[in-house]
Amino acid sequence: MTIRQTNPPFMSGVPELLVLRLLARQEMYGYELVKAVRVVTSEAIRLGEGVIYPVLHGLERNGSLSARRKAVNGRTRVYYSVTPTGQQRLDRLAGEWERIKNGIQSVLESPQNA
Amino acid sequence: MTIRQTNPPFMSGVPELLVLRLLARQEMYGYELVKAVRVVTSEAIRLGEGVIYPVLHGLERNGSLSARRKAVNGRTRVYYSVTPTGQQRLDRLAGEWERIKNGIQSVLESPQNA
DNA sequence: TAAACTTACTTTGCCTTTCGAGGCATGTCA
DNA sequence: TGACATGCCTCGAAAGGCAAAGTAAGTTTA
Repeated sequence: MTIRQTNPPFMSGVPELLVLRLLARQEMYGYELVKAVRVVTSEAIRLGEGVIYPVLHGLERNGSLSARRKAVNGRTRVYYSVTPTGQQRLDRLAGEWERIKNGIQSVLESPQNA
Repeated sequence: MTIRQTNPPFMSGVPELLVLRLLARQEMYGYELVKAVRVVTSEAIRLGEGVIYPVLHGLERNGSLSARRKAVNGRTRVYYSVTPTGQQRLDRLAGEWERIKNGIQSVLESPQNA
């Protein structure tokens, strides 16, 4: 029984990139991130909690984020910030995005027929 | 039994966009498209046949592409070209891509801390 | 004060897209 | 003859992303 190994889809990991980038700017908690993504992208991108929280947990697990709990108004918030490892990951993802974006752009800008 | 309806992932449909855009430039066949994507994107994006062919079939099925078979060197090539319907779809996808891209860009350009 | 909404975190289960790999057939080059 | 390129097609799996719902506590409103 051999395990079939597939690469992740070439456009994936953008939510991760966005989360890392926002957290590099400023420490935030999950629910805040959900709203920040909508606001900063002018509603162009809306990531629900079903996306954000799993991403946060994954990034924390692999050492890209560190978390600290903080009680505010009787509620608990989990604030995340980017570790040095996370900064490396952010740099790498940003570079990949740049390549992909430029690739797509060069297709879109290719001269049209008609 | 209720059917759960999920939206497509927000970044999806890029292969479709690329295929439509390349075919709007010039009639092509599947195998040629596989290589064209790699070349035009300078290897940044590599879509295999397992991606390209299903996309072509889907686009043909919904009227975005028309196909004509042509025998060359004893082999059969299926050339695809973009229909008016396909042009509309291309315009729509290009617009969506623009919005998403700008959204991501505005996150990436947000001022950094540190 | 009850209803309704917001904040805040978490998880489940599904669906779609994408992916690698393989199969088939012909042609060319060494 | 073997290896490699052309050209088409499809299967099975993985992962990523998604809506929805559950929990719980605070706030607003009627």
